[in-house]
Amino acid sequence: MKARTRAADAARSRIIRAARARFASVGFEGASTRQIAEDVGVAQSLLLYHFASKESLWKAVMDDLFFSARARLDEAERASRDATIPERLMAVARLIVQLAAEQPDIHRLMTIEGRSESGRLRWLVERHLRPVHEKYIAWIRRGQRARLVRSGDPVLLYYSILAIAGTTYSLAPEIKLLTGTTSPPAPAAVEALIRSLLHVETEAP
Amino acid sequence: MKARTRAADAARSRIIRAARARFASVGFEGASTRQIAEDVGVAQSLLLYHFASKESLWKAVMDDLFFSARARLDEAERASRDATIPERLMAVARLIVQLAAEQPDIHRLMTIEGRSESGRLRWLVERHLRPVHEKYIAWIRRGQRARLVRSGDPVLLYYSILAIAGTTYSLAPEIKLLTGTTSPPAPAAVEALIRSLLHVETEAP
DNA sequence: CCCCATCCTGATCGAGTGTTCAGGGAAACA
DNA sequence: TGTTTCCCTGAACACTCGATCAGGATGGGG
Repeated sequence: MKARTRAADAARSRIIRAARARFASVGFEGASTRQIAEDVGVAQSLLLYHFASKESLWKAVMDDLFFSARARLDEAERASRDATIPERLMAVARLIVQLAAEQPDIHRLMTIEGRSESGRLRWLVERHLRPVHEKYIAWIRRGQRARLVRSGDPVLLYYSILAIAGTTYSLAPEIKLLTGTTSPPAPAAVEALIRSLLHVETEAP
Repeated sequence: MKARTRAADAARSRIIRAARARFASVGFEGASTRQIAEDVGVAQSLLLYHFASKESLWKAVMDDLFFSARARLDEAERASRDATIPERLMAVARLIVQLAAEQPDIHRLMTIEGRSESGRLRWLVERHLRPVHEKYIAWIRRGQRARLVRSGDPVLLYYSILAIAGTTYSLAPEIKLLTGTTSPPAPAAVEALIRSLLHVETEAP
C-alpha cells in the first residue's frame, strides 16, 4: 500500500498541473477535459475517476494553488512578527509579488473567475479569498490609523497591490509582444512601486 | 435603401453588444455563437451572415470597443494640448479610469487575451494596442527625463495604471461578494491613486 | 406592377463536449 | 496462491459546438 498510491498521487498531481494551465489560459468553460488528459498523456476518463466532475477538478486546482500560497503567507507573517504594521504589510506584499512572478497562473485564474458572479466565484471567495483578504485589509486600516500608510479606501489599495503584482506577470505575453522585452520586470522593482503606492517610507522622513 | 440597412445595422450592433458581454465573461473559447444569438433573440446563422466567422465577430467586437475608446483618447489629448507632460498624462489616465468604469468589459477582454500568445493577441497588439501604448510610454519617459514623473521602468508604470484602473472595475463582482459593497470606488479616488503612483504633484512642492 | 438584392431563418453537417459504465490488470493482502 | 482492492482504459451516451446551405420574407428601384 505504498508504491501504488504514490504512483496514483503522481498522476493526480500531473493532472492538476495540466488542468491549471488550461483553466488559466482559456477559462473554465473554454477548457476541455480531453485536452487536459491529452496534455498529461492519460485517458480522459481517468480525470473523472480521480475527480468527480470537471468542476471538482477545478476546485482541486484552486485548493492546490491556494493552500500552498496561504502556507507561505502564514510563514511570512510569522517571520515579520515583531516588525511594524507597514513593514509586515510590505513583507506580505513582497511575497505576493514573488508568488505572482513564480506562478502567474494564480492571477490569471482569479481574474478569469472574479469577473462574473458565478457559483465558482462564491466558492472561491468563501473558501480562500475572504480569510486572506479581510486580514490584510484590516492591516491596511491599522496602518492608516497610525498614519503610516496613505489614506484612501483600504479595499482599493489592497486590490491595487494585487493588480500591479498580478498583471505585471500574467500579461507577460502581451507585454513581450508589445515591447519585445524578453524578461518581465524584477520583483524588486514591483515591490518598490507598491511601497511608494502605500507611502511606506524606507526611513523616517 | 435606408430603413432596411438601418434595421440591419441595429441588429448588427445588438449582436456585437451581446458578443462583447459573452466574450468578456467566459472568453473566446468559452463563448458560443448560439448563446449570443439567444441573448439577442435572433437565429444563430444570422451571426455568421453578418460576420464571416466566430473569430471575425470577435474582431468586430474589438474594433467597436477600441475605435471609440481611441477617439476619446485623441480628444483628451487635444484638450490638454497646452498642459505639461505629467498633466497630459493624468488627463489620459483620468479618461482610462473613466473608460474602465463605464465599460469594464474592455479590461476583461484584454486580460483574457493578453495571457497567452495567440493569433488574436497578435492582431490586437498590432491593430490597437501598439499605437496607443507606445505613445503614452514615451510620454512617461519624457516626464521622467524632466524629473516630473517618478523613475522606474516606464512599461511597468504604464501597465500599473491600466492594472489599477481596470481591475478596480472588472473585478467588481468579486469585490462586491467579498466586502458587500454595493458600488465600486469613484473614478476620482482611482485617479488620485494613480497620480500619487506617478509622483505627479498637484502643486509645486 | 415586377424583380431583385438584402436580411434572416431552419435544417443539417461532422466534430467535440462532459459524464457514465463495464471491465481489464496489476499490486496488496489473506 | 487465491482473492480482493484499487488504478486505469475504451466505448458509449446525449448534448452542444462552429459552419454551411437552400430557401423564405420583405422592402426599395425599375
